[in-house]
Amino acid sequence: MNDATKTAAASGGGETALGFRPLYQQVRERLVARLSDGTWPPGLLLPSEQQLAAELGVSQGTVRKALDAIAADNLVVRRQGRGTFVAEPEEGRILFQFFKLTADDGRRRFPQSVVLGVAQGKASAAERQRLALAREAMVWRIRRLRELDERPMLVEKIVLPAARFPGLGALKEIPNNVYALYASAYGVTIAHAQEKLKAVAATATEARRLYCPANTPLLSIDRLAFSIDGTPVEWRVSRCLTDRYHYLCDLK
Amino acid sequence: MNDATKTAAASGGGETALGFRPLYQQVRERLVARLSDGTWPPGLLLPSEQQLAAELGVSQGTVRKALDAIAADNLVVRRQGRGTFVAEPEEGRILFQFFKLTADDGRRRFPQSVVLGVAQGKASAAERQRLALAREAMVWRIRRLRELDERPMLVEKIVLPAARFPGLGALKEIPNNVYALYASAYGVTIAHAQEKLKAVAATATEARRLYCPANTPLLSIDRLAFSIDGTPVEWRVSRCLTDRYHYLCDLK
DNA sequence: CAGTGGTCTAGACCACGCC
DNA sequence: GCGTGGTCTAGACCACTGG
Repeated sequence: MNDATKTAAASGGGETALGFRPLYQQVRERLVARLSDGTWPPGLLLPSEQQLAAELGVSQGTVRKALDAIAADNLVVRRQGRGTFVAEPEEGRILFQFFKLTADDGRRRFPQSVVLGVAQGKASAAERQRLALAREAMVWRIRRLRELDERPMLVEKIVLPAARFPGLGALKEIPNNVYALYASAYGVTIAHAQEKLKAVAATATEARRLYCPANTPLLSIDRLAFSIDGTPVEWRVSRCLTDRYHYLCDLK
Repeated sequence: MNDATKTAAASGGGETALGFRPLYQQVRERLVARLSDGTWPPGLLLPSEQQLAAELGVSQGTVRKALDAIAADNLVVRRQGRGTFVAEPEEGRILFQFFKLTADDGRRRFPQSVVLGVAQGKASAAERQRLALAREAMVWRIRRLRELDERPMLVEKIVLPAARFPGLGALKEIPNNVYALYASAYGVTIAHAQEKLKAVAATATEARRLYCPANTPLLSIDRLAFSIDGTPVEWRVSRCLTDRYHYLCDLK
């Protein structure tokens, strides 16, 4: 990042009033791009702040501010005395970032999964809308039953754009942690998600799979998950028994 | 904050390995204390960073880092060119910090409240446990019906330690935004909360009040709210119709 | 125009992890 | 002992607000 670039950026290239973007934001974007395009895979030790600062032509403080912001998004993990590492979806901390169900006794554990089916099909209008797909786009649909202590906990449907996950149906197994699969097999890192919760009555099918009476109140979790680059990647609807579990949410 | 204090703090007063706490954390605590004890009431314009730095005997950068952390907790609002203000619970942004229910069309509105009853009583075991109260402690219990567009949305029970809210039952009216009441009448600022969600079936009483059939699935929101000083202040259980609304949660 | 918070820099020192 | 990120400082300049 030479002086001309910096000046153009700092002054907005002549549109001072509107186009101003801080240097550390630009640095942040350049670093996130390397995380997004696979240059820096999960687990990698990043260059030190000094090295990055020299390479990008900014001060260490600016690189630091960019890295702090990236760390706040859980894309990177900073360890004093060791360095800055690309976050791994297998880590417990990252694991529970998107799994908010907790046993009533407070213990957080990750359920096992039983895949009920994987199929490809033409995206419905709702699926196209949620995943920002074009007409005629194809999607994968995965149905799973998830259980804890041999006891069914929830059923869910996962919808993925087929274009972004080629050959997914041919895999011999869909692993329990699909976000780790997205990252390792397709280079897709889930950065954040939005969940919409409702209380619904169990359908006959759901009741059968969850071994509960029909019309049992279930917690419906409608999740849209986004990649690092900001595009929607996964639409998931889970229906959960909440007799022994609850959805835990911290409001800060 | 003189040099002796700084040294003692920075080196942990002889227990370097365990007792280290950054200067900006100490500054943060001193500033939060003024927010907590009423020295700086909601809406107030704080002294400038330079003034605070001079007063506390640290650099402006350290004050800035402390204020940034406080702003991240929504206790303070920073406005470039104007100054730093104590957050007001009446502001829309703060209002929806603790109200996550959203209409299915995406519009976020705040419901009206109808108070069904206010009573004082001896805290139950569950109430004592949640609110960290001693035996024989008294609590206020408020029951409310909340509606949007003349249509019932939820029923809720609010439990408050009587010691912290003297004379609450004698108020001629419980306002819709109780967190603003806590702040203005009792100097209690709610800083954060934890919510546990479950799906439950409406009881006969709930069904009557919400004009829904008995056993309708309701979203149960069990909230424990904490004051700036970290003590539990309010226990609230809400039961919500989710046919037209959902609980919106962003996972970052 | 003055004052505020926001950005950027440069350098010093500290806590931590590993060798 | 060395290199890392973490803290703290000091100073310069920028963007925004209001008078």
